[in-house]
Amino acid sequence: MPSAAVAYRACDPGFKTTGRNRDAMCRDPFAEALAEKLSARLGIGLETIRGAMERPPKPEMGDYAFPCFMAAKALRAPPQKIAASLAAEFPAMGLSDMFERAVATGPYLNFFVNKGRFAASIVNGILDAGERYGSSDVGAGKTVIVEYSSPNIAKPFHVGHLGTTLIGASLSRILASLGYNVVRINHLGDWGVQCGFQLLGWRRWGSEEALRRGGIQYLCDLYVRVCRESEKDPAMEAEARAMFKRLEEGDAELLAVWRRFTEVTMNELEGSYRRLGVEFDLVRGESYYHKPGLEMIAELKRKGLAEESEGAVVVKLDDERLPPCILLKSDEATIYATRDLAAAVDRAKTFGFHKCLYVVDVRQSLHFRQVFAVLKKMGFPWAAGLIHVSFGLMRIQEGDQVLAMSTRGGQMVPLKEFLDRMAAVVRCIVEEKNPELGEHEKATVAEAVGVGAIIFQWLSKRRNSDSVFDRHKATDTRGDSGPYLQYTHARACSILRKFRASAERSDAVVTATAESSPLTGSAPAGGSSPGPACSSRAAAPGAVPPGVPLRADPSLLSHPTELKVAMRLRDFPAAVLSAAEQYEPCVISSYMLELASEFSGFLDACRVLSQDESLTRSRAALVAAVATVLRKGLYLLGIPAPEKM
RNA sequence: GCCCCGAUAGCUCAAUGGAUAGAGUACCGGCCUCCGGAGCCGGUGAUCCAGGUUCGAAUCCUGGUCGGGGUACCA
Repeated sequence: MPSAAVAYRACDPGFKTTGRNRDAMCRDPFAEALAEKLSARLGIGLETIRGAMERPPKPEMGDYAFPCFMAAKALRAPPQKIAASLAAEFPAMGLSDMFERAVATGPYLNFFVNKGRFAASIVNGILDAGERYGSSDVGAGKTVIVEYSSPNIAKPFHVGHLGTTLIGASLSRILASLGYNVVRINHLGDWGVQCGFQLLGWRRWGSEEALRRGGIQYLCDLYVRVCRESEKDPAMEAEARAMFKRLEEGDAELLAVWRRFTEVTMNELEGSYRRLGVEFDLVRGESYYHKPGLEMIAELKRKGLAEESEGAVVVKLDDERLPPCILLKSDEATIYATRDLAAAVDRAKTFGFHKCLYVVDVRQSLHFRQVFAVLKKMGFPWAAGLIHVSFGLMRIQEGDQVLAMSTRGGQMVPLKEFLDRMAAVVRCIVEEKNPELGEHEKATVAEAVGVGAIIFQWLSKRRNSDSVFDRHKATDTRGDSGPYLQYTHARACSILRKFRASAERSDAVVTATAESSPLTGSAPAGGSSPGPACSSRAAAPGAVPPGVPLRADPSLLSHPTELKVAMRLRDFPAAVLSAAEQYEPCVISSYMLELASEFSGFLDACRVLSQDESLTRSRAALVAAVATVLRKGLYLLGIPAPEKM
C-alpha cells in the first residue's frame, strides 16, 4: 500500500475546484479506494467522485462521506435511497480490510475506516516523507514574485509594517514548499515627495552628530516636524516638493544626504528582519525605477496610450471605468505609479514570472487596479499574473479611543519596543514554568515565543478584515495562540526525548547510524531560493531519533483520539494547498490549532510511554509524525519551533 | 455621488453552496499517584435586515442598514 505522502498529488493553485475537502479526500489510499469503487458502481467519472468526497462534520458520523446528490441526478432516484442501497451493498465491495463499515445518514453515505490501519498508514507515510510532508512539485518550473514589507526610508520600522511583512514572508514559504521558484522582493519606499520633506527637515535643522546619536528616530522626528510646520505654512510644503524635484534631477548634494538616509534605514531594518526571521532575495528601492519609469512614459506616448491632461501626463482608463493613471505630475516629477509600472516590466524581463504578488494594504487597491490596467493596455500577456494581495487596516487602541496608526500623529509602536515588551512578558512565564533552563536558553526561548506570539496573531485571521492593536491583548500567550502551538510542539519533543533515552537503555531500538535528520535530508522540489524545507531557525531538527525506523503498527493505534489526530495529519497537504490558492496563511494557522488541540486531547487520554513496548513504539511514531507536521506548519508561518520552552 | 472591503457568541476570530455554524477569551463547573497544567473535559452564548436563486445559503444574486477605505498629481 502506498503511503499517504507518496500517493498525494496536489492540484495546481488557481485550478478551479469544487467540493469540500477535495484534495484532502481524494489523494490518500483510503479515499482513492472508495472513489474507484463508487465511480465504477455509479458510472460517474473518477475525478467527479474525488471532488465530491467529504469529511463528515463530526467524527462519530464517520471518517469519509460521499454525498449522493450528484448520483441522485444521474440515477434519477432520491439521494437518501441511493445512500441506503449503497450502504447495503458495501460489505460485498471488497474494501473490508480498509473499512469497517458504511452507513447511510440521510443523503450521505458515511464510511468508517479501520482505525489502526488508517492511522498507521498516515503516520508511517509522514515518517517516510519527513519535512517534505505537505510539500509538492505543483509549482515546479514556475516563478512567483512576492513583493512585501517595503517600508519607507528614514522612519522606524513599526507594528504597522507587520501585516505586509509577515503575510509576505509566510506566503513565500508556502509557495516555495509547493515547488514554486519564489523571488522575495523588498520594494523600499526610498523615492517620492516624502523624500523632499525629509531632505527639507535635514537642511533646516539636521546635524550628522545628532543623527549618530538619535539614529532613525531622529530622522523621523525631523520629518514629523516638517509635516507639522508645513500644515501651517504652504510655502514650506512647496519647498519640500521642489526639493524632491531637484532630487529627481540629480542634485548631487541632495543625493548624498538621501544615500545617508538609506544607509541608516538599512541598518535599522536589518535588525528587525533578523528578529522576525524574515528574508529577501532582492532589496531594491523605488528610486531604481525612476529612469526606467521615464522611458515607460515615452513608450506609452509612442503607443498613443499616454496623453496630457490638466498639466499632467496620464493614461486614461475610462473603458475600464477607472480614473486616469497619473504618470507624471504637472511639476514633471514622477509618481509611484510610474515606478510600479517600470518595476513590473523589469521583473517580467528579469524573472519571467508566472505570478507577481503585491502584499500591500487595501488602501492601495485602486492604485494597483490602475497599474495593472495600464500594463494590460500595453499588451503584456504577463499582466494577467499580477495580483494585489491586499490586507485590512490595523488601528491602535489608545485608552478608550481607536486610532489610525500614523507616523505623523505619533500613534505607532516601534517594532523594537513591542518585541522587547513581548519577550519580557514571556520571560516571566518561562521563569515561572521552567526555572531550570540556563540563562542563555531562557533569553532565546523568550524571544522565540514572543516573536511566535506576534506572528501568529497577525496570521491567524483572514487578510482583509481590519483589526485593532491592543497593547494588553497583544501580549496574551494563552489559548489559541502561537505559544500554544509552540508549547504543544515542545511537549511532543519532550516525550520523544524520553522515548529515545529509554529505548537506548533497553537497546530496543536499532542504534542510529545516519547522522542526518529528516530535516536536512533533501530540499523540496524547486525550493532552491529559500534553501531546504526548513531553516534551522524556524524549525530545529532532532525530534525524531536519527536513523531509527520508527513505525506505527497497524493493529495498535485504534483509540478514537489517535484516529482523530491521524485524520488531521492527513489533511495537512490540503491545508497548505488551500492557503496558497487563497493567499491566506490563516488556513494553516487554523489547521495548526486543530491539530494541536486534538493532539493534546490524545496526550490526555493515552499514555505514550508505557511497559508495552510495541504500543509505546507505535504511539511514539504518532508523536513524531505530529511533531513533524507541527514543525513544518510553524515553519510555513515563519514561527520558531523551540524544543524546550 | 461613485468604487472597493467588511459585518458570525459580551469580546477576538474560524467555517471549500452541504449534515446539529467551530474555536479562544470572559463567566460557571470538573481534571494534577500529572510522558510539560502555557494543558484537558463539560456548561452558558452568535450568522445586521428584507427579498431572491437552490434539493440545500453565514457563504451566491438584488435592495437596504451600520462600519472602514479609496476616489488626479502622497505612498
